[in-house]
Amino acid sequence: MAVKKTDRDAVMEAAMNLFRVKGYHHTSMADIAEGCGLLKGSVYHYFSGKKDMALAVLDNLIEDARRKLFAEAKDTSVPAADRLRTLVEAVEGYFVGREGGCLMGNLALELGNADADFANRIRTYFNDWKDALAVVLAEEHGMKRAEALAEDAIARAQGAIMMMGLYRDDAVFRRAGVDTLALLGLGTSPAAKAAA
Amino acid sequence: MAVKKTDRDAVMEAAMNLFRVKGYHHTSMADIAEGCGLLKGSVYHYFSGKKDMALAVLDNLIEDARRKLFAEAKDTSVPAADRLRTLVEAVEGYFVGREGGCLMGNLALELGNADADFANRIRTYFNDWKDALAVVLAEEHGMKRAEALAEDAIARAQGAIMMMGLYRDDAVFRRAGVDTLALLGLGTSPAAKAAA
Amino acid sequence: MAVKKTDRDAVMEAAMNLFRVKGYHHTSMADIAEGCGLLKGSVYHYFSGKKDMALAVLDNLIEDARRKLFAEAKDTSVPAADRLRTLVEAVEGYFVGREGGCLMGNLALELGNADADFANRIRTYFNDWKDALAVVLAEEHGMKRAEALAEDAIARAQGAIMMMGLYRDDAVFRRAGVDTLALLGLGTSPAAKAAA
Amino acid sequence: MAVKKTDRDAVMEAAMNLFRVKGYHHTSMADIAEGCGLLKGSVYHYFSGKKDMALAVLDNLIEDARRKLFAEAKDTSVPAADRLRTLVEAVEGYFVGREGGCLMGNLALELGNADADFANRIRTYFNDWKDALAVVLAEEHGMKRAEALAEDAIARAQGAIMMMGLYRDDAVFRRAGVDTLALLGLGTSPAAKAAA
DNA sequence: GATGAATGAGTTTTCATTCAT
DNA sequence: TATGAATGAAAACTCATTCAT
Repeated sequence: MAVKKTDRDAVMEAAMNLFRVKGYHHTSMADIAEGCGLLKGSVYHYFSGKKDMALAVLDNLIEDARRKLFAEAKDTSVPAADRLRTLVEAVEGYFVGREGGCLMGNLALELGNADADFANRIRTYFNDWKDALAVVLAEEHGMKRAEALAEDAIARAQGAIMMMGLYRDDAVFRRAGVDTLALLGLGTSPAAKAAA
Repeated sequence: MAVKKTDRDAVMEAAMNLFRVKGYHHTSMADIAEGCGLLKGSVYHYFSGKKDMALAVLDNLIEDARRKLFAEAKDTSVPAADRLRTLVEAVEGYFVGREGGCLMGNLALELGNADADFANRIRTYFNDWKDALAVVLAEEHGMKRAEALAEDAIARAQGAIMMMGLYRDDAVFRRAGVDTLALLGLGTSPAAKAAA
Repeated sequence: MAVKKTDRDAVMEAAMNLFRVKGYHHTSMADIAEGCGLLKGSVYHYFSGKKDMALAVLDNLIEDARRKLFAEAKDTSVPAADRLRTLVEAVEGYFVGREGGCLMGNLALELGNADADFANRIRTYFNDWKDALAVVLAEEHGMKRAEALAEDAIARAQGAIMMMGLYRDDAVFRRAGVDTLALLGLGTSPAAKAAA
Repeated sequence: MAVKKTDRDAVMEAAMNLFRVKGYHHTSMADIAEGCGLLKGSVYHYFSGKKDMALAVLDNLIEDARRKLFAEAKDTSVPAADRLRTLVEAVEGYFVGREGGCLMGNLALELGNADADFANRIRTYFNDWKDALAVVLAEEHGMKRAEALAEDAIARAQGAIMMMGLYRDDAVFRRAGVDTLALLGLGTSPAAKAAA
């Protein structure tokens, strides 16, 4: 099933991991090349420059999140409660233990103020996340309030991811998930309880 | 009232503002020098290097926050509700409209993973914040739960500050304050309502 | 005969000559780059920094001396007297007229006290020299005394190299060679006499 | 008896010790100021610059050596053997255990090739030494040969001082003294024997 | 496509020196 | 005299990018 990974994909994956852990400026093209087994010059066969590559990484990440994290939230054939649980658990699974936390959040602070191309992508990512969460919460809370609740939940998750990196402890992040589930009156799942 | 600013303080203030807005790596010593009216080399009269200066800035910020943001929260002669309102409003006043948001949060994401000297200071700052908030919430919620609530509120505030920078909109951040006040059953103050 | 010089070797050769003539601190990376036809930044393609390069130069010099100056001294199929003459003449040929004298000796004085990485290499060089000389003298003088005589001869040669640079006169250095030959009862060779 | 030490003398003494141990380029004006309890700017009240100060240090050292090391060698009312012993012991006492070895020798290599003002002073120092030694040896060996012997002995002493710094062992240097005494048929003094 | 040598602009840092107080 | 803040030139080092092979 696994799609054949091209060299271009390998570059992006190395870049994504390095950007997330070391930051954009602190990651050199040489780091990226080494991270995917190419030599410095070769990276330029796939991307016209560092920024171009970073933007491709963000586009990729946006697509990936849409497919893996947010897609199911919009499937109205599934009960909202189930979709919320799926979404929260997907987000948890994605971020817990992921060194460096959330690339989008990190870049929001490192580059968001300085560069519109980055800021646009980062906003797109958070908008997607908000839309997914809002659509699930809308049935019970109405769209307007659901959007506010979604924004609040995402803000809290992002702050919690930061603290998870700082304290090497995922308790704050997990409580954020629990409270998000509670927005539809859901308790913690048995699986999550077992893990906790 | 304003204490006379030494030149060293002027360097630190320029550095603090630049670090917050442009990030650590993206701010050059030349930027800092220009920001306080010195030439590149002159900054080294006050600090042995960029990192040394950044750590002094963080130490300064920690002290400042203790005095201006967190100190009153521990004055038990004042009712907890008043102290909570004071704290939340101080935090709001500090961060709303402050370009670049929260230096500690930004550095946590840009450097926290990479450098223990920075990470220690950043943790100290957040611990101070947590302690201040927890002590106010402890009367009503008990210390254990108050600490968790404090962590959650700070995470949410940090995430909201990030989003405030990204969306140029402080609504998420203000709701975080409102919900924090609600932890002691407080409604929004007239002043805050007017601003909202 | 000449082995093809790699670019890395060209950098090292330029560095070696400059270090010997101008000293370590007084030689800039720009000097070295210019000395081998590169630009400043390009040198870092081959060496991670100035010290790294200098150590590589010393390692190179140690190897070179082993091969060109000291190797034959240990060939016991040749009479000790011939080996001594070969060694003394090789050393003379190496240092006479060589601007800057002996890189190892110079660095011993400029850096030896300050940096263990340099000091270790410099000691290795002088140990090699001592071993070569001692092994030749041992037959006649016994190992213990041969080692002392070797140390004394090397000390005198080093001091003489310094004075040769200071006075632009190689007489002191040449007498050091003559007296070393006399340790095995050898007179000066016709070639050396002609040169003197 | 001790002449009152002026600030100017204190600067020179600090500079001399630092130059000897760390070298000229590696010693900063700030180091020197700190070494004599002044502040950076104040040093310039006594010397117009670093080089000016260094030359004054060398002049001072030359005078000092004339008085303390070489003066007695020229007192023809004393037997040559006694004068030689005095000279050798004075030199030994001066250099053994003196961290950094011989300032003149060090600067000969660090600066002698590059700067005539330094080179002239360094040559003066070695000429004084040579004259002192030659005058003592002349009675027995004739002036011509005495001068050569003196040069050889000084070269050996300088090389031995370098090796003393490198190996932290004064054996080579002490043997140089013994062999110098032997030039007048002198054995090692009881005092020196006891120390050995 | 792949390589890696070379570039050159930019960054941090050092430090002898000047000068207003 | 003494200070120490400020300077400015030079040094070490980084790194995205180019390009001949």
